[in-house]
Amino acid sequence: MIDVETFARSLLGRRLRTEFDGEPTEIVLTEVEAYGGEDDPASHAFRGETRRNRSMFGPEGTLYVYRSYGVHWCANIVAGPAGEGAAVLLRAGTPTEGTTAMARRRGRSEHLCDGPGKLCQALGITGELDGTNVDDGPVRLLERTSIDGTVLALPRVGISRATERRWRFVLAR
DNA sequence: GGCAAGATCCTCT
DNA sequence: GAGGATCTTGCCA
Repeated sequence: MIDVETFARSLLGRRLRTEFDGEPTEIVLTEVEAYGGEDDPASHAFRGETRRNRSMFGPEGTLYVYRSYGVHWCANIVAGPAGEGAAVLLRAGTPTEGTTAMARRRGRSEHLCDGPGKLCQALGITGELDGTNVDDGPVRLLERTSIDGTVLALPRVGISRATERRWRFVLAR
């Protein structure tokens, strides 16, 4: 296995594709955030497996979708192995296909996927997709495009514990 | 059974 | 720049 940090870095530059109602949408991941298992106080998996985060303990490639602040959806990809509880939060991406459908879902043409909640809304990801696999499910993680940028390691955002771990990775160019 | 907090986003001032 | 929306989870009584 590889550690969460390495897995998170490897996701940068890869394409994420969904297709609902015959409308394909695709983005290139530019920002992700790594979360460990029960040894990471900031992770949902910290207190062990519950009904809400059960997908987080699935095998590598499992999609973990949860509701944030009762309003938004946030998507993670499990870093594996099963039972570890380590996953990578998808924070932002660059739209490459289906921007029309994204703009309609978002209700605006700007800022389509520059945040976790927006990314999910633009791609049509909801809680119904929780537990599906990114290799053969409705949400596909495809091979990387050429990376022509620099990967920056920054402190994580929006959390109050273990903020010293620089596990947020941004693709800068 | 009740309450407080949360890996966010949008609108208004 | 600040505050509200809105609901699920986890902890405590």
